[in-house]
Amino acid sequence: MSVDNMKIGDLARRAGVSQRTIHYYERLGLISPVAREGASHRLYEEEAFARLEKIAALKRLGLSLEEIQQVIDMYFADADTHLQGKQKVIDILKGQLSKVDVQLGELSEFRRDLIQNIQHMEHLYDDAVPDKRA
Amino acid sequence: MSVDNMKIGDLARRAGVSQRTIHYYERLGLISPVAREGASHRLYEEEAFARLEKIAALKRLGLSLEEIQQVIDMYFADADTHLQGKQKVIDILKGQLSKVDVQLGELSEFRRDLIQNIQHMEHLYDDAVPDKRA
DNA sequence: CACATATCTACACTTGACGTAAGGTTTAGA
DNA sequence: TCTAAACCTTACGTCAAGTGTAGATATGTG
Repeated sequence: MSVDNMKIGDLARRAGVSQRTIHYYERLGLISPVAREGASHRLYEEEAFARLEKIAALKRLGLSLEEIQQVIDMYFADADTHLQGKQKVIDILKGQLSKVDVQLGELSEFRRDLIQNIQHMEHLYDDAVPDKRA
Repeated sequence: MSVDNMKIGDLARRAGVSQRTIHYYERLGLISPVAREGASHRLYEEEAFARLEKIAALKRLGLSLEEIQQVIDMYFADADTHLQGKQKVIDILKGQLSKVDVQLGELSEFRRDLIQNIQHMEHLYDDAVPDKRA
């Protein structure tokens, strides 16, 4: 139907990952080509690119690929897909949410520590190197 | 000097890690016993426990052990230690700070997505299962 | 001192997330 | 149709962050 299909090389370049990574993600069920006959070349459409971007973002948040597999469909599934095991999905999402809240708290605290320490260090630095105005 | 020394088994139990992990962290320079003669048993004081807690917290934020090694001393070092390579430490901290800021942004976005999807799911769920009031 | 635990070192193994290379197949273009 | 480039599968390699285990040593207690 769509005309904007691309092959794995194009997709990999655009998303900034290797082809190997895409193969690997496919084996984990994170992504799949729209069409394929036997061992022919994989063809992808735009959603595949969006998925790779989303996977990268979730990875930066510290999710493992296994965890990502549990939530990625919520970004791309249609209502029909949701109909099976909806309650399970809700539970997973709520679990993720509380983990995220904890992480947000810890991250803010770490941020405060960092700023405080940077200031402390810079203060010490100024004290130790006052000879800058030769 | 202090009287509250503990051995590796106690420390491991309290911190919820294995002894092997503590050995491993020692090899990476993240932690070390207060006293040791040859191959005798390692003795730790309270700071070791605090270090393990801090390491766990930083790990939850997604820092690698190598990155942790770069910042952990800021929590426990005294002023003297700071005196060597202060500017380098400042640079590392500032680098971490900008990474943390990026991560905070992404995490907030992810949180919004999660909440939105949970609401969406619960709406669908209510629609699909109205027979709850038998 | 004897003995039961607790620790010691060293080497090997595991898991997640890929990297790299070999050898064969598909596809696009002249 | 012929060929080069892109892709295919299969399989071994790597790196981080541990975990397992064996055989030797250290330590605390009766």
